Amino acid sequence: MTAEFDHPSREERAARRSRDAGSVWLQEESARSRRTPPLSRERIVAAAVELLDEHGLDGLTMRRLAQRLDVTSTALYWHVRTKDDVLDLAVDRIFGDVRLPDASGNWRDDVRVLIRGWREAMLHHPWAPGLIGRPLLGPNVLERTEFLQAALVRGGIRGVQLTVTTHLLANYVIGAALTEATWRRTTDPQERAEARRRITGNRDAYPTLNTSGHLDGTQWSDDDVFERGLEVILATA
Amino acid sequence: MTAEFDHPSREERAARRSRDAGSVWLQEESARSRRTPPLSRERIVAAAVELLDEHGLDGLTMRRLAQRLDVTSTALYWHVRTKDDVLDLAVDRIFGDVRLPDASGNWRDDVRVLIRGWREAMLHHPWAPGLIGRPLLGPNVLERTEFLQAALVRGGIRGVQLTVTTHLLANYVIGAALTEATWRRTTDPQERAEARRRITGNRDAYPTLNTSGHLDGTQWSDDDVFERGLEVILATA
DNA sequence: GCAGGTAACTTATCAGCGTTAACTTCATTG
DNA sequence: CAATGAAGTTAACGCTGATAAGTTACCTGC
Repeated sequence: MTAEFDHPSREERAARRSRDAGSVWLQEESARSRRTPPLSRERIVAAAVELLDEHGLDGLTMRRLAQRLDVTSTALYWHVRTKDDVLDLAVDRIFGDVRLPDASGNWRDDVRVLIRGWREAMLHHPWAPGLIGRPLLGPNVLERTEFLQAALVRGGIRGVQLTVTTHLLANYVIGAALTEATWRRTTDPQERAEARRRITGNRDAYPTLNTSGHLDGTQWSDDDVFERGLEVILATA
Repeated sequence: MTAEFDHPSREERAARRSRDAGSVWLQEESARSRRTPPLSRERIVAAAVELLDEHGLDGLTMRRLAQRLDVTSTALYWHVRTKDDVLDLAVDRIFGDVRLPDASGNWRDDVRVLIRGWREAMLHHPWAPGLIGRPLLGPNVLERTEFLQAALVRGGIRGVQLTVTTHLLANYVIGAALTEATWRRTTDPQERAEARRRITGNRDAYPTLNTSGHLDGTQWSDDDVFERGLEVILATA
């Protein structure tokens, strides 16, 4: 996971086009390569995200990925060291979609916007939270973490309190997205029903769970609950 | 590591089969069942946890698991439907180690003890947090969730606030354990150094991260930071 | 204008994976 | 004592991630 050598993506294809097209044969041959753009880390990651969105975590295999890019699976290994690298890149990729607001006057609002975006990005790609059990060190993640801490500093938070609040916010949103995405991914109604029955069928063992309304999601939306939790953290900060 | 894979102990089984009988005490049948206890869900899960502790998530395969139990891999499928089932059972298993305190007079203390135990269980088995991206519905998990909510109710928390606080506490501890276990699992010093360099080598891009002391874990221990975060939640509850 | 080098692929192949199907063994029971 | 069914085994299937070696196509230096 060390040296991150970007294979120098060359503009040789553009050069090829501008090259004098004397021979028809050569033109036809290069036409094939022109039709499909050259493989690149970016294209691989983009295709990986697509595949993950469509078929979930298990749906991503190097062969399927290659097939989608009209290439052999082994070709991928020229641009990427392992499949794990693809996953790491895919995770960082989706965090790139989290918009960084311009620092407003209200630092709390900045934090809210960021954390919400963070959560939404994960829920929009439900496979992502499950992949957070690997180091998050991509540029997009780091940039957003920097933004978060900067906003807190703007709010006058320093020292231990800064570390604690960052920790609290980041871990809360990660945990929340993880549990929520897990539940959302469970689409099979029979499985969902069985899950409920596990609790409701045991009224004696779980009296509080059964009366708290923790179960039926009709009472308060996930969004509301998350938002209120966020406010709890921001209130004491 | 792979050395223990070699001999399926065929002689042993052949010996067991030979029934030259004679004395009742030496009767083969009972000797066999006595020597190797029969396979069971419990034994499988226990062995799975061992394997996971020793070799991590990738180290658990059905074949290795079977080998440890002195059995063919396909035999496992008599007791268990899929490997995923084994993982689910393993996760719930380790949560069984979380001690449920007797309800003290101080409900906050009860919550503290539970949440700490929760976190410790996951950190003691660093593969566990990564598996939380699957439904948590085992009896041990449910029992502890019930305990948590009951303690909150004892504290006079009701309605939305109850859902919000449960949500907050559970997701915080999950997220915290996940990120912490991830970092702990990264034992390779070179990889850790590289991770640091990603930030310190980019002082301009990450000014706050570089000055906040968020990096060098020498300032405040993970335990301290977690504990303070927990107090923030409990303070407003 | 071509010789050689090298970036970017393909072909061939590997060991290992989860899982199914069909056969065997063996204690229990009618 | 035959039959049954639980608890295994052997064999095999289609995948998987990954490596090594062979093959183009293009760029550069002469």
